[in-house]
Amino acid sequence: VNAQLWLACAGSMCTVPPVGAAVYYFPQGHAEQASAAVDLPAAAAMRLPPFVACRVVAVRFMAEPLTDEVFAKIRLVPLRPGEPVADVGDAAAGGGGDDKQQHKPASFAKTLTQSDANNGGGFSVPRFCAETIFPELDYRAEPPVQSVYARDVHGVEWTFRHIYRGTPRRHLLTTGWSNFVNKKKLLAGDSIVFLRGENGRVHVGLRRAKRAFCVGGGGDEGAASLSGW
Amino acid sequence: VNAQLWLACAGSMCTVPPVGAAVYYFPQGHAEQASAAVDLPAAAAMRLPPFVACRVVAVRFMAEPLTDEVFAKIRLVPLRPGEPVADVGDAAAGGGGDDKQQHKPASFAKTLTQSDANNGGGFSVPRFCAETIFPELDYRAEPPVQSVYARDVHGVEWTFRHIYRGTPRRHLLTTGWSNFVNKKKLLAGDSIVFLRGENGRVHVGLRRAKRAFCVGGGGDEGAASLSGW
DNA sequence: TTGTCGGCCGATCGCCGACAA
DNA sequence: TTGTCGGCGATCGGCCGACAA
Repeated sequence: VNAQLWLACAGSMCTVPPVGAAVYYFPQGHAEQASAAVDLPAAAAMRLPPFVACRVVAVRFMAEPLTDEVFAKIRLVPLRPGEPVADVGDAAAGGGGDDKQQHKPASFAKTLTQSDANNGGGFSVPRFCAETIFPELDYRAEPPVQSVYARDVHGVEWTFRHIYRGTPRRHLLTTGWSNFVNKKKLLAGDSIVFLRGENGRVHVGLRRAKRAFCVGGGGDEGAASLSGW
Repeated sequence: VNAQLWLACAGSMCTVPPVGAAVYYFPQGHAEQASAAVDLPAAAAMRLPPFVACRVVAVRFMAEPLTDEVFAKIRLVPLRPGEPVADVGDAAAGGGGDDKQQHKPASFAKTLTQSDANNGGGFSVPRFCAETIFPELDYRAEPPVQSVYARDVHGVEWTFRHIYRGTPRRHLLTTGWSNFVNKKKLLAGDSIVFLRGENGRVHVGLRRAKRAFCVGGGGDEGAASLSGW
């Protein structure tokens, strides 16, 4: 999975420790977030420490195949008794400030409105997104139109018709958008992330809304997913 | 699952031994039909007998939730050494002839044509099926029309518009048929079974064609299913 | 600047009788 | 008797500008 798109989908509230960082592992918190209920025997729970000092030895950025939701697998090794609690390796350099980190690419997130998700297959593109993320439009044409090709977290390419029209003028995605909404099963309230990669390539990611629960309407099969950041 | 619909879906080529019947179990044949490849160690295979005399102690009629394909779970217990190889209980009564069996209900199976499966959402009902399985039509009306309600193996009810029209006149299912084909993912070559239950209630079952393999066209998810009798 | 609405046009769905096998 | 076809009317998807928040 493209690391930059992963970070944009996860959002700025989410930080992932680098390999070598010293962290604390909270078994209680981990158990509470597990999808299956973890029921530790009372005796074991009594002996369980509230947190464990660990070192990050591996990080893998991943995404759910069906829902596109992003998550990370972080491998931890407990610090040995007496081992100093300090970052090592790459993590030691940027102590707090992440200015040494690679350049952050331009990205834009928008929460889908009713019109974006339900109505006649169109998506209102905020001006900022159209001007900084999408390829430059030729405004001399009447109306200005182009095709935008965007890859999702799995590397699958989607095509959208990007047009600048209406009075007053505004940017819209028309042809291709409806298909994307249906295939990804997007609803109003979900968010979409556009990102301009290094070589100008456009990427598209999702951030699904937290819902009360997956209220299956029709008899269609669908994977319920409870996620949150 | 309704036992009569189950039998109609399985077809007349399929017989299921009753509880108490003495049967032979063929491990080799069972292994060859298993969905996962069964690879017995050579040593074990050498010692395995070609067949085992057993008694049927339980039979369960079942159907796949997604594909509606029917199958049976038959519980076998090996005969003890010296135990006579003969049917006991219910199975002993009808030695060969099944005339003691309960009355067989009227049923009809038809293989779907291209027109049934692909074209404008209609199904050509053979006259015999319309006259013996469906509720009696009021031919005084112009045109004669009624709604037919049919339950599938899971007990789900489907509604079809049954009309007698055209020149020459013929029986057709129109409204509701297209939806059924799509939901059940039926294709030309698959068969449909209509059955008239005891109280006149109509039941509908499926018999899917053996295909070369499930050639997934679109990006849609679908459960591949290899079945045969 | 952009969310929602009604209009409208074209594509598709699905019901129909005509024919022929 | 019934499988396939072309016709055609109703419905729906989806692109559009108008307007207002």
